[in-house]
Amino acid sequence: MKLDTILENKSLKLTSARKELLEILSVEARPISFDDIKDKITMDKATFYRNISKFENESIVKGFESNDKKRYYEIQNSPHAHFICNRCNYIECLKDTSFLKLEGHKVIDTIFKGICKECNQQ
Amino acid sequence: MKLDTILENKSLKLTSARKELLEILSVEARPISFDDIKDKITMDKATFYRNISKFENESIVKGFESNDKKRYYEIQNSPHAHFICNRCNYIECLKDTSFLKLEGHKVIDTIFKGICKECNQQ
DNA sequence: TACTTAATTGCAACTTAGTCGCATAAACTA
DNA sequence: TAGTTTATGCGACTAAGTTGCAATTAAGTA
Repeated sequence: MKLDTILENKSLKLTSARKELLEILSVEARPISFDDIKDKITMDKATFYRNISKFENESIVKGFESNDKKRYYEIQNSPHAHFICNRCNYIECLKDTSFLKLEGHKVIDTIFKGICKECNQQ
Repeated sequence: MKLDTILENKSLKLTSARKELLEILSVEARPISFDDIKDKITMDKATFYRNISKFENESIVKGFESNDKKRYYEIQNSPHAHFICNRCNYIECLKDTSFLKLEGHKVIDTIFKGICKECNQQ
């Protein structure tokens, strides 16, 4: 995974904050909020949000709101849908969502909400 | 549509604020945020949120987050999915979503995000 | 390598959706 | 209609996210 390749031609400088962010996002490989990683990172929250926002504009990262009033971000590798549990708030990545189509709409993201397997068994 | 029937057996008193809220929710018949109706209603925002929250617990109302950091609420008549436009933020109600099933999950709500027909044509 | 400039950062102050505590008021019950 | 419980309004608060600004840093150029 080449950071400078990701950022090249995007008119985004390769700063240490951006390296750190992209590193975390690609290691996690699942949606994270600022709150999830604020203890691991050294950058200010303003820097986090400004960079995440640029990454979103450049389609490097995709973000969406969860149930907990927080926004979650994820590296945009293979597009996939998400399942958010209303009880435990865990966000699960779903593969194979090619069956999700809607006439007349350009669907970019699909979010299912409900009760996950684990919570359902309790 | 009988308000007292809706609230009966829920240990919720039929107050004027609740009448007002249920009235608006059933007239609109589409998702609304506090911001959408704050000028039409006489109740305080604390009252709005407290009642909406109770309605959610009693499955009278269903809520979800949109793109704009606001939570939207809707009377829970016939369950249906939603499409949120990333550009204009309009929330469209979708019928016929019987094709939406997921193994091992109890799906309660489905949200599609993308670009709506109107924005796509511009 | 030093110089220049535009982009980026940290900080603090701000914004705003939503929550909470408390005193008052309105529903329900006997 | 008196008494109990629940709901309401108000103001203060919380927390996610944003913004302005001065200081810093990346990256191109000589």
